[in-house]
Amino acid sequence: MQPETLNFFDKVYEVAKQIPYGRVTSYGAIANYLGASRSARMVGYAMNGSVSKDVPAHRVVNRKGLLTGKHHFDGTNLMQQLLESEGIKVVENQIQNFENVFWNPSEVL
DNA sequence: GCTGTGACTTCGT
DNA sequence: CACGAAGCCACAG
Repeated sequence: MQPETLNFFDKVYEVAKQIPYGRVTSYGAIANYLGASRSARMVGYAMNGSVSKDVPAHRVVNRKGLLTGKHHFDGTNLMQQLLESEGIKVVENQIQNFENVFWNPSEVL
């Protein structure tokens, strides 16, 4: 059995790519699904290559629904624009109705 | 091989 | 109830 550590990044991409339209998830949720609830930070770290993986990292936010990674997208309001483009209300980098748009990987996967 | 850092989470005051 | 600090795991240098 290969250590998940090697698949950790790949798994993060897999889950992130499976996020349905108009839905968002948290790093902890993905990490928890991968069995690495303690590595929530790594989830975002992996997202650094999300662009190369076609991963909608803009749909992934922290547990508070705050677009913490917005600064890593382009440095402006790109991430927020993308979320609003999907029907998600975002104010001050914070997702409104976060619980309403929250998507749990365990529910589908 | 060890140290540092990080798009987080959770406990504590 | 809100803010602050510590912890944890994994990758990069």
